[in-house]
Amino acid sequence: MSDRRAGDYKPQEIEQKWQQRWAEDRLYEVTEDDPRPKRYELTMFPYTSGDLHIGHWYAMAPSDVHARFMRMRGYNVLHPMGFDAFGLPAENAAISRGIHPYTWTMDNIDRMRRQLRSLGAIYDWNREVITCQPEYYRWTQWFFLKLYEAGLAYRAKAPVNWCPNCQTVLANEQVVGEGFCERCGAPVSRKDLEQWFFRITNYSDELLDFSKIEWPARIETMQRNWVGRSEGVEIFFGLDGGGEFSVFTTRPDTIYGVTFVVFAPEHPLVEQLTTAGQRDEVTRYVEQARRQSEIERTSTERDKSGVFTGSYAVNKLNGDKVPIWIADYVLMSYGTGAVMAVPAHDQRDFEFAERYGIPVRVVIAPPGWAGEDLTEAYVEPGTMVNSARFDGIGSIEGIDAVADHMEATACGRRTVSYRLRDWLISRQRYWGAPIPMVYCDKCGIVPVPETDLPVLLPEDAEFKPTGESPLKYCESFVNAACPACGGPAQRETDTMDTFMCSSWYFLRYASAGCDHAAFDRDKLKYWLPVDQYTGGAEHAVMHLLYSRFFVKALRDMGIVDFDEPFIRLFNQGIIVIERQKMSKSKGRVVNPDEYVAELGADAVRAYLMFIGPWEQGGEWDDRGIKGIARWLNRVRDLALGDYREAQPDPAETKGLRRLTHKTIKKATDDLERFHFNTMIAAFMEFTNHLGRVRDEGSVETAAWQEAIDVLLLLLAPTAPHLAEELWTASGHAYSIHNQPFPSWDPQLTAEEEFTLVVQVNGKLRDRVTAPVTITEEEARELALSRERIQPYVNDREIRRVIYVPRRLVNVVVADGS
RNA sequence: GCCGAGGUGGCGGAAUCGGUAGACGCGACGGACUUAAAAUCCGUUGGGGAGUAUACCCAUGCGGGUUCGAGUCCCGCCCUCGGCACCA
Repeated sequence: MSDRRAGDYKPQEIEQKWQQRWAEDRLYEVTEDDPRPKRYELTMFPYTSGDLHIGHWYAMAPSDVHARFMRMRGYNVLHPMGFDAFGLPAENAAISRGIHPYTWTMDNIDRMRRQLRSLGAIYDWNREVITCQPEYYRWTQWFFLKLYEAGLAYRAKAPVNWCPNCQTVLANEQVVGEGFCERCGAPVSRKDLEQWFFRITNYSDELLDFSKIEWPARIETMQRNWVGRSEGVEIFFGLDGGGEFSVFTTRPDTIYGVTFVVFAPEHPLVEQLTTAGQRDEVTRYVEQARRQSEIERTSTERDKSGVFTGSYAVNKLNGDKVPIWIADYVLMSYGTGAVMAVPAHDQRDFEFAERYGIPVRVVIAPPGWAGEDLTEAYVEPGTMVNSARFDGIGSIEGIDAVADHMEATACGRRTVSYRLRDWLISRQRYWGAPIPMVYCDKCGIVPVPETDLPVLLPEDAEFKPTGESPLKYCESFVNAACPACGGPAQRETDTMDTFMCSSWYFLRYASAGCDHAAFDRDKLKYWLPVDQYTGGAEHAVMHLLYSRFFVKALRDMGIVDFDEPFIRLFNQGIIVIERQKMSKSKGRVVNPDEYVAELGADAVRAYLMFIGPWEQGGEWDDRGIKGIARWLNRVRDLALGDYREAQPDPAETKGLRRLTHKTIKKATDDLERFHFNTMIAAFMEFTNHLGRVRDEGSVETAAWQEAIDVLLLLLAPTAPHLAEELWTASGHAYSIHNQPFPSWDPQLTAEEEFTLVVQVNGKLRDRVTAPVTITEEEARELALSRERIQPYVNDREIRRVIYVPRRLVNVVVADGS
């Protein structure tokens, strides 16, 4: 034993040594003139919120393992890293601690970069990108100009959270409880501001097309629901006092059941529709509605509320005059901001009508309906009744029949509505890329010429909580010459949403540092699109949808020539402590550094992969990592210790070779599917077997040597330092990371025997070893001849015998009674 | 509330296509080594009942269903987590 354990495994020494060597040899730097096929493996870049915690490692380590696996499989792998560096937390830190956001952010980056280096990943640091640096945000601004030129950027009024006490715009995160300011506790209101939008809705239909990408079904479903396409009819209603408005509905077949109409409280017509007698009540209601969040407003759980405006709408199909109400469950941002209410066939409308005593008129008869009152809305298909000329038609056909009639009589038109809204990118903040626009009294809105980019953030801005971008009070920034006429003008003082920065960072990695353009076109053509993207599922809709939009818009401008940014996607779960997400503010963070110092990065990497399915995340429990450290020590003992062949047994030798090749296959399959936890378990079974074999000396030396070499090669992506150390220490040439990933021999993995399960009525009653060549006939006979099943079969009638090849025989007998 | 995912031993989890439930690891217990401890190694470890056996019964959030057979499929419920457009 002692010769095998020459000393303790000291990860601190070997990890530093190899990291240094790899860096000196530029082992992981990649170029575009490489003969191997390219492979772009991207991990979502971290936000620069402070030190890396174990959750970051959970995102980075397994994706590095996958990238290393692809590298060993012969690809020229780009696996870059960078930092998402603009955003609210830096500004908050600046206000609370008096540190400039740039300083705070760059200090964080320095620490995070050092931590990331200790991970031992194959990042090519020459390609690092940092979104808050002028060399980067210059191009973020350039993309804004391109979108503006393409007609995809426009200005419109939109509400922001507003604290009247602090005179400040609040992020949703800063609104606590049921609408109170995080700082002062005052009730938060909404305030309309002129802001910039991108027309992502121009791409609604294309964003629903996933045919060019291989994404998890659930992410596609979430995006599909987020875009929320529905086909329906825009119906025109008359106003009693003259005029017209429209509603959107997917159920034109229920038009004769309309007994009221509901407007969103912020609908522009509300002001003019409100009669003098209703004004106070309406005003009060509008104010309270503006304090509610959309989640509260659209909750189907709470009681519906609303107020009558005093005005009436005219249903053009039957001339009915119906009251116009306002209610907060109707949102201005969906459809036309007004709905026709059909209480008999919509549950929200039903509850509303019940509460306010509005009539319920059944127009779709449920099967067997005899005219009785409904106790809830009937939303299923039925037969049209009380619907004039449409009576008797099935409601499904009725949808088209009514729509046709409306189009023929100009009462409505077929249309498609989307839940997706245009992307609001204006932020009334300092720490973001300035929007490169100038407002001139003479020339109006004028884009900053490309040659004048970047519009630099002034370093001396003050962070007064004024409610507006601190840039507004920075005269040297605001005052500018109009690019068109040269006269006095003011700069736009809002900055861009940080999702803008992260919508194109993956393009920048292809030629980071390129100073004449956002990217080098040839290099982009070589690397893009991303072959494999990994990151948290929390980005399922926003970031991933924005990036898709961005690429499609750039494609239409001829800037890129592909349709989708990320061909394959994998979302890992989150790592939790005591079932809760890691949170810096709540002091619930695990810092990987101490574990790296004590047990090594390899142990942390392997443990994170072993905790559970990567897709689902898991609980960090530092007792578990000891098991991994013990296992890595055993691997070391196996690789460095002597093997003494005692009495080689051909069956044992064959068995070891079979396990060796089965483990290669298992590792390959699992790596392809990101099933890291079962891969590590298979490695452990392999090493457990090797330990037994070593103690017995029961296999031929060549088989032993093959097994050890395979073990190290399979381990190289997971534990890159230890694998390199053991590879070179056992006499192989540096570097293991330039070796091909092993392949398995299907003949060697083939089993000769299997366990045939014998069931009676589906219950396990016996097991018997059988050759894999057994025929169905033989298997049935073997099963029926087993003594152990006799008491269950007895003299009962055998009704069926089910045979599942290489698994089981199930004898189905009649009931005992 | 809406959209999406999940619920299996004391714990993390395995079971890839409807076919042996609990792989692998942690923890716990027992043993070896040691003056002792740590480390390491060996063994046991879902529950019941039973008493030494390849036996039996129960068991994958709860209640139903489909099937020769359900952790896996269907229906209804409960609970937990992610997102909900200004955290990123």
